[in-house]
Amino acid sequence: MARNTGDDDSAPTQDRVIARLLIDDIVAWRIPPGAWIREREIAARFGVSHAPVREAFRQVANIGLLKVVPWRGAFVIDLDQHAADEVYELWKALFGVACRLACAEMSDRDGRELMHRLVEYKDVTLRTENTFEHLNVSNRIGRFIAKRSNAPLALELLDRVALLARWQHNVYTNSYIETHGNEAARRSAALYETLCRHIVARDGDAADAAARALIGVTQESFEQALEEYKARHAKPRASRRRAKSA
Amino acid sequence: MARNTGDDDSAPTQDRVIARLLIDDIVAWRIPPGAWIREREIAARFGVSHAPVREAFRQVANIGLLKVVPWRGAFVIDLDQHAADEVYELWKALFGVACRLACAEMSDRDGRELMHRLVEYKDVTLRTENTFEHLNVSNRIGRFIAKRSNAPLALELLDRVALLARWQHNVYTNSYIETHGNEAARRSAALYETLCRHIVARDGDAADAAARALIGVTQESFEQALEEYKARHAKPRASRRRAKSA
DNA sequence: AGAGGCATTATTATCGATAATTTTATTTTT
DNA sequence: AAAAATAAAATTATCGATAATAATGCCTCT
Repeated sequence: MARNTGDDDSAPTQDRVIARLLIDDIVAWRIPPGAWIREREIAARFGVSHAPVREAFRQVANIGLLKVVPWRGAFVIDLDQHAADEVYELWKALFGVACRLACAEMSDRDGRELMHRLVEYKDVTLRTENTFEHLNVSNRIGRFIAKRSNAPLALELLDRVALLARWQHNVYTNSYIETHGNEAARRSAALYETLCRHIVARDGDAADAAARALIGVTQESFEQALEEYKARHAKPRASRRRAKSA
Repeated sequence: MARNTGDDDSAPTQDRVIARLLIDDIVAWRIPPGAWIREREIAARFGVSHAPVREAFRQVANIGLLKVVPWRGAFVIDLDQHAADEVYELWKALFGVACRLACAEMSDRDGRELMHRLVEYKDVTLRTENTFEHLNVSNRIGRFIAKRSNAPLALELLDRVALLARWQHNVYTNSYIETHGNEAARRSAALYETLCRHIVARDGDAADAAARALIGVTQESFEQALEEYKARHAKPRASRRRAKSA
């Protein structure tokens, strides 16, 4: 009968594998912003032809980390091309939409599971200072809401924007989680509780506002880290190495 | 020196031409939702090899009108895969972000141009009943704001969501513009004035709210048209044609 | 010496063919 | 006859090679 257009359970094709690895490389800054990537180079690195590499480039470009220019190839985007302001505003808005839709779409059973996860999250907040555990649990809550919002496009865009935010964060500083993560986690705890309660009460506007506030905490942490990064990198002035004469 | 990574001014490559034509075909419903498109078929239609067709498929998939499944090919998305609710909520949120950012990014000169366009828009509203002219002028204002918001990613996502909304609208009914367009245009006029005034006053929260209300008018028109569409298509039941016996 | 034109080189875009996979049709078994 | 196994056909994924295009270096001219 009709072909299976549903979820993809087969082994991933090479282009998808390469795309994933490229994304990781870019997000981890192993490939620097603005870099020009050649098809042959990547093809040689993975021992494949250039065709799957082309498709991988397209996929990474779709996410927004790469820019493909006709006849010129693929370039990692530059920092200022997606200003931090823009990314965080989009993140707030998209997470807000997901929470808003979750109010209407979530079953009562999902609501109970959400509150259960909230209790788990608060336990972790009280019990440990481990920032990464905080982030793990809170991310799980966010993704749970987004998935149960029954909004595949919103989820996709949300993942994209969150990835861009993570890339920016990694580029500017790798130490801000250790420095500010705990404080941010504590501030987030109360907001998460507010958000979850609004969702199970099916109050879309209030959930939207709480979602924005929650991302706002992350935004503030990032901006603070960015300031520190700038202050740290203000000194080294005499770093002009490249000699003019060959 | 450094390569030109700037805007693309060269002649478009074949894959982009094909992608554009495919998008038009899908949005205009010349290719129905859920349809399975073969590479060879499209390649033969445009007299090219399958390689640029593959790339075109990927580009259309990025916009969200096509879904590419490994080893199975490309399928036009189904109506319910992007529920109308989700699309309009995203549209509201993204246009809200664009307006919010425009408050901060717009120069005073841009603000004056915006108010000039608003006057033009109100003139058209008072003078003519031509719905398409209304839509043209109002769309110009929306795109002007989005462009001057200095937010390329928000603009891209906004275009995507607006395209999906247009596709849904075309699929469900082609007549709703004639039926409800004028009323919607009149209701929009006041909201556009509110929005523009908030933007030039650089009040991001208020501009966001006005933007949401503006898209909400379109949403209501669509939902009304959808109801009428359902009522019209409720009768024909005996349309099972495909015989089982060869 | 510097600017502009020309050939060279490097890279992407497209093509045609082959390999891998899925779907459909046929056969076999119960 | 129905279900499972198998074979055949259709389709996508990948490859290697060629065409088209852009960047680079060299040369000439002023």
